[in-house]
Amino acid sequence: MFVYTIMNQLGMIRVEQSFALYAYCSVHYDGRAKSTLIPGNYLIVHKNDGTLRIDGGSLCTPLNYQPPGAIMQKKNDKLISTRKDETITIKIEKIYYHQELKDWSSNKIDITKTEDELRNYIATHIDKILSIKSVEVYKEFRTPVGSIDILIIDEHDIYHVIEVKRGKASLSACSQLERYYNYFVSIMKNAKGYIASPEISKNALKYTENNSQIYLQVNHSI
Amino acid sequence: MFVYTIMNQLGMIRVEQSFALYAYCSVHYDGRAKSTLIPGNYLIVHKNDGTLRIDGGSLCTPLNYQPPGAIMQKKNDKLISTRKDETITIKIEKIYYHQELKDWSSNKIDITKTEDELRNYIATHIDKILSIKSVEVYKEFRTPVGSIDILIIDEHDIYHVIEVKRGKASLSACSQLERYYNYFVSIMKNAKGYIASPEISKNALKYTENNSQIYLQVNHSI
DNA sequence: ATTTGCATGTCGACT
DNA sequence: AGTCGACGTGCAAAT
Repeated sequence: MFVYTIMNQLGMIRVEQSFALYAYCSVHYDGRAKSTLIPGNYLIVHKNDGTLRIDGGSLCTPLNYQPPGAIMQKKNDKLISTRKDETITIKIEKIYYHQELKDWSSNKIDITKTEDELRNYIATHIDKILSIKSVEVYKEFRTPVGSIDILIIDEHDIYHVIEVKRGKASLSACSQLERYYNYFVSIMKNAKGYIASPEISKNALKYTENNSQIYLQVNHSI
Repeated sequence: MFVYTIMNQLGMIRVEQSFALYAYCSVHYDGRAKSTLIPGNYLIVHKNDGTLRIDGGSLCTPLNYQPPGAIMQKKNDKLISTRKDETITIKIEKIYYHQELKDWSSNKIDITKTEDELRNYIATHIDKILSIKSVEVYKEFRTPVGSIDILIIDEHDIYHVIEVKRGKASLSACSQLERYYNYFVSIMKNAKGYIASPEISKNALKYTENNSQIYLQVNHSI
């Protein structure tokens, strides 16, 4: 049923093929955390890059998983997947079906309306959004405290720091901006901090008001 | 092949069953973002809570997905999943196999070594970690700027704010702590900020040093 | 190898 | 419904 490729001294058989397996089984995981999953009917999907997912009958997130690079081996009724210090052991009690997934495509999706696009739009049209005369415009400006989405230096040498969010901005966006802003203050620059997003949470908006940050409402569809 | 349950006026057939489908198909998504996936062999998994995943032959993350609550309908060779303003359309050109997943279990994993455990440990043993006399100890202390992992008020009315991370702490943890810390300063309290984690990034450690934050190295296995 | 931040993040908890 | 933060986050890009 499985395609076995290599067998080692301990009776462990390397499993490299991609497959989907629907089985009554239990799962143990140990690594960064440690978990157990009581016996039940689960869907096990293995990809030939090492990826492993064990899915239950609800939720989008797998119950257990292993990212690319994991090594899968089979020993008797157990599937064991190992990657660095992380191990998943699946004890299989009953197989309902097992299907090899041949010629599985590895294309990527082509996506738009990302934060990157919004950032580019803002950087390009900044003179329409802020009433300043920009002298220098940077995207992804790196500092020791992280990478600033958009940095603009104007004619008066004021550093305009813009943190862009593709969706609703929240308190963490304000903190992030604060960190960048404080960096310029610490190196004796005049600075102004902005959050630019289509929406902002109530608490975040209040935070901007209490901390001299400026909220810029912007849309993807401009 | 599919189990059809309801048919509406537009020739759309509701699909409620859980299934795994391996097919040559293309995918379009529109909603928060917008994406297309060129034709290829992909694994489509649908759960009866509405969850939909379209997986490629590599990576753990699905190429496209829909969380619980989505409604799936079939129209001719198309599967259409809708949830709020998000729609996925799968155009199926060739089915390699289709398998219904009956009696799929919805158990949850039992997990340990989470941040919650680490936080509880620290809160319980705080007198061994900080040389202070704690008068009040709070977990998940809510403020207008977010929820503080651990807050301790000592005999001198100093507010000790601890941000706990289960893994390696990074600059964002420092910003988060700064936000909580500043809140107490703004309401005229004496405060001290701590990051407690097993590890911390180099830049984050430097940040703590430059911003009067204190790093506490703690382990899960204590 | 380390660090940082995005993500259609997802998910759970709490207001 | 809105907000917040954890997550075994995964993942890519940059240093």
